[in-house]
Amino acid sequence: MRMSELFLRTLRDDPADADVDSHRLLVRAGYIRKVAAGMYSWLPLGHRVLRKVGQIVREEMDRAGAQEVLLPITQPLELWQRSGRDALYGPMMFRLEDRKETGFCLAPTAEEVMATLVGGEYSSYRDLPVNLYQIQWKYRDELRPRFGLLRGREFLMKDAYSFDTDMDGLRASYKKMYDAYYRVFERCSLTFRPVEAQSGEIGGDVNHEFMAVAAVGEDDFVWCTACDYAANVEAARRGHTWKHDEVPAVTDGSLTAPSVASLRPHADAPAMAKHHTPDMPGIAPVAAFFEVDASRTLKCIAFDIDGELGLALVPGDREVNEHALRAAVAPKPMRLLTDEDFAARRDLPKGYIGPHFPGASVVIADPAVAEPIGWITGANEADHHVRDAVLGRDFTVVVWADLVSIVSGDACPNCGQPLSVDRGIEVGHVFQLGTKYAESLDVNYTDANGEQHPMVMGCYGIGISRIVAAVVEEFHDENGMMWPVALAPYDVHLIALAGRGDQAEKVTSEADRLYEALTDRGMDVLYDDREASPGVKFADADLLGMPVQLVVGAKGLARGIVERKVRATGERDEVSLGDV
RNA sequence: CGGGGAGUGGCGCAGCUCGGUAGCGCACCGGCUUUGGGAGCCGGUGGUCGGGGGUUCAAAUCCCCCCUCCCCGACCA
Repeated sequence: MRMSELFLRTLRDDPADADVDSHRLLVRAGYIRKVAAGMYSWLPLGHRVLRKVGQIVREEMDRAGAQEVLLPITQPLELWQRSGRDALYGPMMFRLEDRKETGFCLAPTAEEVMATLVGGEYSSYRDLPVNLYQIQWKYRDELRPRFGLLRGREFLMKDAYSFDTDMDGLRASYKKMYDAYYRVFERCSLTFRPVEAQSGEIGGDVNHEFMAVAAVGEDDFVWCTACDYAANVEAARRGHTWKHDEVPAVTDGSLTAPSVASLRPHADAPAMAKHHTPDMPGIAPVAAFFEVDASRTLKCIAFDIDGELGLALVPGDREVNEHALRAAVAPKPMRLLTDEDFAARRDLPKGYIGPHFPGASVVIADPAVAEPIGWITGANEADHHVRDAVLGRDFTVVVWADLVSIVSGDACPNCGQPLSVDRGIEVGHVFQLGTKYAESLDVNYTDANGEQHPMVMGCYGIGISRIVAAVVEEFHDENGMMWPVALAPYDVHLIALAGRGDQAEKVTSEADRLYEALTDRGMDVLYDDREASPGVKFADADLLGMPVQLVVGAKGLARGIVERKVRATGERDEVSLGDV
């Protein structure tokens, strides 16, 4: 493609409404243009990337045995009323009416239409399994569209739907999709991890999110840089790396007897001593007062467990993972005490509670609390803390459970290497739906005995347009984008520095020749044949981000070479004209 | 939804406090010069200042209503 003919206008200034790098660069480089909040036009360069991502997804879906179809964007509201998701999505759906005032929506997803389609064609166990997918625009009227392509109201999504006769079949279909997703994100060069996730509005049981590591992600997740371990922050657990032989067995949630017998009090700890600490209800000032690290203080979080008072203990530099606490005391209901609770209970000195609080019926602690030190903690009396509170002597623990929220550097439960807590962009999500939709939409099959059963469904989504942004987030620098070869709009950016000197004609004809030769060789070449200054061409080439730049100039031609620069690494070398 | 900020040629901004009929940079068009990291000079095109209403001789500017867009968003004792 000759740039003199390409529909492209790059911007020198960052667009005022773009904050994140991918949005900023995609707009500046003329890949996309905003039409409305969360809605973008794809210009030629951007469209080529979008198509390449789509093609990779298509290849992997086909390879996994799924078949491509194309459903309408506009769907009858009646289907959504039947599945019960009309109310669930509520204002999230773009709604419209036809001239007869029949309700429609712009598809936020397509379980209903797809299930209805399959149910209408197939009715026998002999027909199953089947897996259909489409690459189609989806519409969600987000409360707050943001970050450009990362959370748009219109986005391109690959959605696949599997139909099986039973759960075993579903699990097999699920596994195929899961593996295909792995390959898709690998081919897109993303740093990603599959994470077991909570199921949201879509329902169903098992599901995994594929998270691309990125600072601008909207969800925190924990992942191991050394192995495949990954989890969302609520579900994440750490490996037990503390070195003390006193560490008790972790009971994993059930309320069991304390195993403190094996615990040894801190050998040198003097008796617990009370100190006057006025106006220090938080960890930081207390640690400063006693001149210790916050990890030497003991944080006591009060919670209500089935009407009784519980205390959760973690080191002062850690935070309690509320989900982990809830899981540890399940099935009993648990909630953290609120300011109102503290206001209502005068006996609870907020900020000065210690693990030996007499009214606590359950004391649950993170294994880190087993470290044999004298803790600094609340004195159960306003404006007072104690030091040298020793486990087994001054307080006891009823339940041991992993309670702390994971932070970067904690040990991986699989391999012991450091975990990393990062933000992630959800680029894919796979669900085992079960029979939920088949039942509400009456999508059944007949088994070998002539009996009717609902089909067992799975659904699988990939954010195609979101991947484009996620890849830019991972692959860019201050000058622009750096496309992986698999997704770059063009393989090579050929730059002709013709100027108007004596050599102009020679440079132009040589660049033309190279353009033809490379194109004939099957390469996609973006050829900067514009009458622009060298600076403009170099800056645009870096901004647009093709993997390789080839520079044809009078200087090089005199020596029979063109210069080559690898965009991502900045490496430069020379290529002899005879070789091209 | 709550809080904060912003709408002025295609893009980025100034002008608004103190009303007087719109300006700068980039981009675009023409000319001359220039050509290895966003060139220089000269001359141009393009905006009913988000929309509606009001005040006034006069409104981008003051007042009222509406729309759009951007950013942030409970709690760790």
